[in-house]
Amino acid sequence: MQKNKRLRRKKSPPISVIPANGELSRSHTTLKRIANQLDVSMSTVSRVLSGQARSHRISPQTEAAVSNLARHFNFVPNQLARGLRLKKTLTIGLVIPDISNPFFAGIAHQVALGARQHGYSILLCDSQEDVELEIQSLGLLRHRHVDGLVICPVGTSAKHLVDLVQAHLPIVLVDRYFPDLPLSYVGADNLAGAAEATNYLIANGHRRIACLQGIRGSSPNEFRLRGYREAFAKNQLPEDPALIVGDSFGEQSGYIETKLLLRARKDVTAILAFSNLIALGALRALAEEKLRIPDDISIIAFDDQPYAAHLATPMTTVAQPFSEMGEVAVKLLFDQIQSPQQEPKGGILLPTRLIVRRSVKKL
Amino acid sequence: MQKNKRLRRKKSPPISVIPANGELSRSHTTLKRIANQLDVSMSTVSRVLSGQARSHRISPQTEAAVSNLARHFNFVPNQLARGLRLKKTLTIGLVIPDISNPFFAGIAHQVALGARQHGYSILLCDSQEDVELEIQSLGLLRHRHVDGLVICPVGTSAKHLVDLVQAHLPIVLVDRYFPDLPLSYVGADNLAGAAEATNYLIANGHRRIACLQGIRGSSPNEFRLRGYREAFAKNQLPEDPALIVGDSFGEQSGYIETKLLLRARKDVTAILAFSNLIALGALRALAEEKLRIPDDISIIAFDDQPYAAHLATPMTTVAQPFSEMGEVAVKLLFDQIQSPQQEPKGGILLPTRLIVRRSVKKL
DNA sequence: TAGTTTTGCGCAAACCATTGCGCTAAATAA
DNA sequence: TTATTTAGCGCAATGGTTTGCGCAAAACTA
Repeated sequence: MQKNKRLRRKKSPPISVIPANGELSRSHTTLKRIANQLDVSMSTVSRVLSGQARSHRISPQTEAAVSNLARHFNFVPNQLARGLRLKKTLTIGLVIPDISNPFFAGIAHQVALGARQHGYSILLCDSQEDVELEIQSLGLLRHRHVDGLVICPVGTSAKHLVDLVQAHLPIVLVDRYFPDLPLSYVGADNLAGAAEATNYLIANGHRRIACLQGIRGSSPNEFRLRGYREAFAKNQLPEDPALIVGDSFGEQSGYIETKLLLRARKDVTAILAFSNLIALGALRALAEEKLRIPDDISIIAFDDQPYAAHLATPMTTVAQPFSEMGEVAVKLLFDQIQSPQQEPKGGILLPTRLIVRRSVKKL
Repeated sequence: MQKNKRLRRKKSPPISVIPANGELSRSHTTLKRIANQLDVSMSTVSRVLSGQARSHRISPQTEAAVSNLARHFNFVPNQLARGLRLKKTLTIGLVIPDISNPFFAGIAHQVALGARQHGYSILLCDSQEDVELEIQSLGLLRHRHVDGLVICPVGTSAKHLVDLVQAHLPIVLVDRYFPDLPLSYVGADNLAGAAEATNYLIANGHRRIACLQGIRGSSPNEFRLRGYREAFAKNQLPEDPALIVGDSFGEQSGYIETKLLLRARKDVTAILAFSNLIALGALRALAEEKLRIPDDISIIAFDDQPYAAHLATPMTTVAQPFSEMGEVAVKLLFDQIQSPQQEPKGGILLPTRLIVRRSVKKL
């Protein structure tokens, strides 16, 4: 082949030596094909197409010929080969506990937009709220050589993140985080949000406020719990540990815990639900028990969703800025990708917003 | 290097010739590193690790040594190199109009699960309901050499899908499809669903039923519209074209069209909304106009969501089996991936389910 | 004419795993 | 002892792109 090229170059092209190759084959176009077609080296093609024609003193004719043919073939370099050579895949990994949860979906949406703007693609992993799957996903993403990771971690431990950090892989944690690891993080100010909601309930005369938790030990849960407690402390009120129940962010948990609670403690006057799904579960339980909101019991839920205003009783919520969270996550990640040696910026807490509707009664 | 190996092999190992390499380097482990360490060829390592030790008559000792060291290094082959060589990336592309829409998020969730079970990863593209972005996404996925595609297409034309089909890339269309292309497809039986809902309204005495459409020309919209019309025809009732309005599946559209409609046509007694977001918009408009459901106006919406039962008036909905749609999509795709020459199975329509709650009044 | 600079581009390695073909040495058969 | 088999594994090409180094020819200088 190399000889053929030389021959064709020095002497005049005899009968076409490379018949099939010369054709407008509909199979995949490669650098090599263009190079052969034009009788230049692959390096030249590569350089022209990456805009390095000038700095490598490639003649305008050659440059034009190459870029024309490339355009004609609609050539785009094979991203696998490129990634292999460059050690850069223009891909980020996105690990999410449950993409069908609108909160996470909102974050994912924003991350997808941001990634596209930077010319990156995203590899999506749904960890199903399972640490094992999360670990597996991270391994997978690593071996696919992603350039960075956006993770909404599920576990209460960060052991499996340590290698990644040591491998200097850019990482941003979203929603949940681990204080002992020096990682970039963006989340909502859960402590302030929960405190504001609890204060609001207390200001409305509520004292026996049930707290429907999510996953214990997860940072959003712990901070919300602290906010709840601090509100009691600040108002010099005693808290009742028996009213703090639940251990999942799902709808089932909200339903079951509410059922149990209503049976044990008829004196509860308000509920603080740590997620929108928990709140939905609680609503189902309350409906079954024929309790009306807010007349019989008041409720505030984390996560504002489009439907919140249209519920039987429009729901007072603690809105988390999930779009901004996604945006900031992307920003933090590309900060790291673009200047690798820099230390991560640490955590960013975005303010929550208490949206008052009609699910809280003044006692 | 090659010489060193030979030397070390024939004679006894002198002073370690490859000091840094021999170390438990924390940088990335490769086939080569393992091969060097053990003084075997890369082929041997590759064969052992891909379970071909027996068929290549590799001695049990060698096999054990290789797999031990591989385990020790926690070796996983570089997926980029693998993909390049094998022309198979174990990756599928997922193109979705809006991942923050719970309907699509539900599909994505299921696709993600299915893909993982098959050992595949997914590259997610959010096309933002924009044909241009969809085209761009497809190009991108193609150059990343995905092994298959799951697409919820946005446009009313399928031009940009033709090359992909000709390239014999396995494709499954979800939710929307194009009759003129021989592609696998899974969706809801929109015609029957809309007809059932409309019939239900008619049976309850409604005659002037507004139809809040989504994107015109998209297949779900057209089939729902046909269902709506056929219901009128079957009941030998005249339909009123002025009551068919809207052109987007979003909340805004539902709000605006409802506002306009209420102004123009006070005689409308029921609304059929072609998506949950449209319905939410309609609810907002109705609330502003102080119209009560179902006393002043009845409504049925496509898409059943967890909150539907807890709305001010629990909403009667046409439930689409989005989980099953995702599952079937994955199945159809892997059918194609695993037996490529086979013709696609064509379309599969899953039945919808009318969930009767209390948003329709008997006139 | 000989020497120097500039122009214009090519060679081949590197990235990493996979695989068809084939080689060597030991074991067995004749 | 020679011929044949077989166990055990290696060589080198393949896939596509990028890039450091360097070469050959043309242009220019002396």
